[in-house]
Amino acid sequence: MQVLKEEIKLNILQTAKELFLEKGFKAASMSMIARKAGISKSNLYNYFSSKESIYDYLTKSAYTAIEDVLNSLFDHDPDNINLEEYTALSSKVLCMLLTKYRNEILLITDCSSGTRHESYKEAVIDRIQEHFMMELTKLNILNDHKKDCFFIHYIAVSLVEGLLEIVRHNKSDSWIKNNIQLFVEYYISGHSHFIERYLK
Amino acid sequence: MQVLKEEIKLNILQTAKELFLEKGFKAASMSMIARKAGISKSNLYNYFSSKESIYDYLTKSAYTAIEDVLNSLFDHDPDNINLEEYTALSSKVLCMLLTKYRNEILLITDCSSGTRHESYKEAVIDRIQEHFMMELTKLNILNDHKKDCFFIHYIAVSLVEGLLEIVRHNKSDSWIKNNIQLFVEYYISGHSHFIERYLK
Amino acid sequence: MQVLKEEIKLNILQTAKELFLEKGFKAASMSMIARKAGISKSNLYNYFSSKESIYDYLTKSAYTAIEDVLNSLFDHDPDNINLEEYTALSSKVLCMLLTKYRNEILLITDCSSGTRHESYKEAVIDRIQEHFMMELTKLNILNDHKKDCFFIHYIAVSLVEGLLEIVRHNKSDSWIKNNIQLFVEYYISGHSHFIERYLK
Amino acid sequence: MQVLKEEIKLNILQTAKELFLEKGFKAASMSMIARKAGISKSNLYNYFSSKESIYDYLTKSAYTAIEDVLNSLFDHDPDNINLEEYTALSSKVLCMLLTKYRNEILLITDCSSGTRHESYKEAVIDRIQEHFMMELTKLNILNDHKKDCFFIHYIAVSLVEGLLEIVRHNKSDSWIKNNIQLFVEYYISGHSHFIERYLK
DNA sequence: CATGAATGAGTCTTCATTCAT
DNA sequence: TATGAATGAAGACTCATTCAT
Repeated sequence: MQVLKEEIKLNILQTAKELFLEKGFKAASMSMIARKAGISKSNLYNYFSSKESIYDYLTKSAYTAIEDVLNSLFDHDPDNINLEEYTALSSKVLCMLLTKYRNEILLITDCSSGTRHESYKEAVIDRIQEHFMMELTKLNILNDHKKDCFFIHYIAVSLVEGLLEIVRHNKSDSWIKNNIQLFVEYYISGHSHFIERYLK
Repeated sequence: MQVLKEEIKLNILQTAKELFLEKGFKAASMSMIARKAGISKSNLYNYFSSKESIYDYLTKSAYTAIEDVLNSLFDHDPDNINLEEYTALSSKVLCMLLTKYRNEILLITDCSSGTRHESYKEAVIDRIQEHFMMELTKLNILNDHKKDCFFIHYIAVSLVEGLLEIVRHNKSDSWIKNNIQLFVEYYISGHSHFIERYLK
Repeated sequence: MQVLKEEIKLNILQTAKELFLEKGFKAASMSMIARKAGISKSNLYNYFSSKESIYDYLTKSAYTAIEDVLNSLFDHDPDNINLEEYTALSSKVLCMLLTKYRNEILLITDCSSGTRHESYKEAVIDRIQEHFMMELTKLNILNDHKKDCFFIHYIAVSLVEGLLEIVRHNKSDSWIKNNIQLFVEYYISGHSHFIERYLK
Repeated sequence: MQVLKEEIKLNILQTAKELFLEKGFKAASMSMIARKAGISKSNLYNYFSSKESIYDYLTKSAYTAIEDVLNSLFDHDPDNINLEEYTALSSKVLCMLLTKYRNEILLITDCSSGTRHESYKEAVIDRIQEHFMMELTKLNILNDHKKDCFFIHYIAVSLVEGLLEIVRHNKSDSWIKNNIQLFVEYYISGHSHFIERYLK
């Protein structure tokens, strides 16, 4: 019971990845994938049982990696770590995530319409927002502003979209690394600036 | 007679707008539009020659309005206007745009996949970025950084996505107005802060 | 809002009925129905939203009629009606059912594999069996035999299959009527004979 | 080597039998058979040239056995055997057939849709009916009733369906034996009863 | 013998659009 | 104008079967 010809499987995955990235999950049809991969439509189904299973296969490890990163960033103990350390840690862990899973993350965030994960990005933004609110509440900064948390929402959106924009530009790994470092630093400093000015 | 016809046309447009907003351009089918509008599918084609032409009709004036706003914001003479005035002007003009064309703008930015305008948002972001770079160059701030303009790109994205998030929340006009004012103020101040710290 | 061309709808229904009867629900494909009806496959869907909906349309009234007949036969009060009257009543009501819904009943019993009603015949047989057992229990005939009720099951099967065989032969209405009368009479008398010999 | 090969063949046959019985000939796919048998789909074709050939192989001996039983039951000389002996003989020979080929017979009668033998049950019923008519004609019982032989048809159906119901219940061999004995006895007696009442 | 690879014809269904009346 | 009727191309997916190694 040997596995199916690895070369073709990789070819399919690569082709599907490109098409999903280019046109999105829905618009990229199985016929197109087959044609571009140079095999018959039915042969596709010898390698993957459905279109979504190709997508799942392409994104599975990126999902887990994202979850791990989110957990690691949310679980830090603010008493045992200072801002500088936290900034450095965040940079490092995000660099790793976004260089390793560049395209896969874009598949998840930008090309997933029609998938059962199509609102994952929004869910992540919501979780980040929740986390921010919790932290600010702990620090006694967020009192009456709770009801109208648009700014905190915006800050969460900014973070996610900022990181994604870096990934979308799709340049070299080192380019990504540099910009993530700068971005995280800027972001955290801007974050403090914002708290100073608008919440306190 | 003419009034009646106009009514039907408006009915189609209203129905299509709702469906496009709810499901996106592609997923909203002509059958659904016809059914929901209470007319026959074929009669749709007496009013609009294609699905895309409905979309075009719905978004045309919003496009022009966006273009006008962009031009008005880009064309100010920095020698004749101070930051405060510019902030106030921007707020005003964006408020007008985003309250008047709330749904149409969302049609353009969030529901246009499948349309020939599906990358208009990205184009706008690029133009804003270009503008920022020009201004900073004029002020002799941006010299060697030109090649690596991600931060300026990010600032443009932040602006657009921030404003869109406000519109997406879809609350009352006054809520939108308040948040746009706050947002623009915060945004311009953060912008200056950023320039201080990272570019000078 | 006029209805769709009745002629074509009837043509589709007739064609589908014939094909379902000839090949069964599953094996009769929408392509075949369309081809045989002389219309395009997609036009089929202007008249019926799915293959099953054609089937449902064809069988709906027969279902209700069967249920009504079963209820009327099960609900008689044995104290107020003698065997002869009951025989006559049963004959009459079954004649009506089986002449009026000849083909539709065969659709339900013989051609429904793949449908959500594919075990309706078995369900009916079970209900008849239950009814027989209840009646025999009331009459203190069925005591220790309960555990192994195969014969009662067989009697229920015989009834249903006997009636269906009459219908399957698909001759004239009068032929069906005559045979149902004879059959019911024979069946009820055989039934008593069986009770005499094997249960008492 | 040969033993091993034979094992695989038997494995395929056993697996296919189970799947045909469970889902019917059509719905049981070659893929499923291969998967469940633990071999490759293509290797299936080294043992059997087609899906139908598996079915044929599985049912071949049951076919012959059925034919033999039919012949033995049809060929008795009514002058040399009395009813009791005939009853006993029939019971015995049917018991043997239906216990030995329980599943194979169900394959033929209940799971053959899509096969070229899908109407074998009906053919058998017809032959039994013919036989009955011949016998009754010999005994000068059936004169003018010939044209309208539904009752005799029904009697043939009853016999076949009754026996099949016993087999379908799929309990122990002894359960089957007991019920076949009872059934045949009951059947022949009911048969005579029917002739008394309706034909003479 | 065994298998992974491959496929063409088929399944039901959807949809934007056209046409005749 | 209004509409019912019609369709071709496309969608995902299945399946029995063949073939080269």
